[in-house]
Amino acid sequence: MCTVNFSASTTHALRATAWLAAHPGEDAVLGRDLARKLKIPPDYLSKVLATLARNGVLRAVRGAKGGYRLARAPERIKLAEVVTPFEGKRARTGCLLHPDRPCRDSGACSAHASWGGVSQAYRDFLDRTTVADIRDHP
Amino acid sequence: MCTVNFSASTTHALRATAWLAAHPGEDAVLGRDLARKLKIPPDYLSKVLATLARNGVLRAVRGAKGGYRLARAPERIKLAEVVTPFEGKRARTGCLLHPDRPCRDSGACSAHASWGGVSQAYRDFLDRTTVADIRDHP
DNA sequence: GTGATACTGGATATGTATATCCAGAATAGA
DNA sequence: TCTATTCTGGATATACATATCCAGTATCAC
Repeated sequence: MCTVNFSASTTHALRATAWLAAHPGEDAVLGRDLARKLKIPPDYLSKVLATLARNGVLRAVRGAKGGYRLARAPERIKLAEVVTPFEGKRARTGCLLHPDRPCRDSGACSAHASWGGVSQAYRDFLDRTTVADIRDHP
Repeated sequence: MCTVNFSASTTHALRATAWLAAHPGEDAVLGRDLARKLKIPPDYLSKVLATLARNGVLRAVRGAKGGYRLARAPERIKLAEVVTPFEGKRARTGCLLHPDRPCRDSGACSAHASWGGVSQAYRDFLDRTTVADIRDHP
């Protein structure tokens, strides 16, 4: 798959939640408005937003005066919650050479520790950063 | 795309080079033997090995007594050389929310530094670890 | 209730990664 | 040179991520 960056769906999800956190207000935000602001294909973003709503990150309201808003205060939404629904099957946090197997410390190669450090830094980032932390991104 | 792990092609490449480093010898190793040892589809692995040969990581010899061997001593082959040919287009080491843009420190969000740390740890790993370091992986 | 609105979900299209098959080219050995 | 052998490259197939379209359903305002 890849280096340390995210799929298009995951990036859309991060940008949408960051934008909602940066623009608080009493009204819900329309999916198509969000798509226009973020320059994301509206029909594709709608799928992403629906997934976030199903997973409790957003609250979706249908009908007139409807739209999306964050389910909680942005300080209380970890990036892990935003990312996980889209990284599901790929999230194999296993060994470097055997992503399907759990990592065992015993009998490891000499790169085991340094690779584990990279992997751990990534998980810590998702677990300690909240949507409020990415709110002010340009 | 993904969490901190690699595509199937990249993982195959890492495992193949690690195996070659772990089994030094005067003879070249046949592609189909490598595939059998590593339990990788032979026809797919052959494409991966050809790419590694094109990029100077392996030396390929055709015909009788042919096969593959490492182009240099495993201590002198960085993992970055093995990984880069397969991560080419994905290797966008940009911002968290804008992978296409270079990361600017000015005007960054509060998560900028911690994300940059994760990204840097990943690049350092690929640049400082060699094939010799993953040779003894089970 | 009625109608307008906006999210939801299914069907479909495209691109890329993964995987397979096979003919062709290059090499070693006789 | 001839032949067996092995890598190389093109064509093709499958799965999944990305992207689009549209009918259905839930909600608000009147």
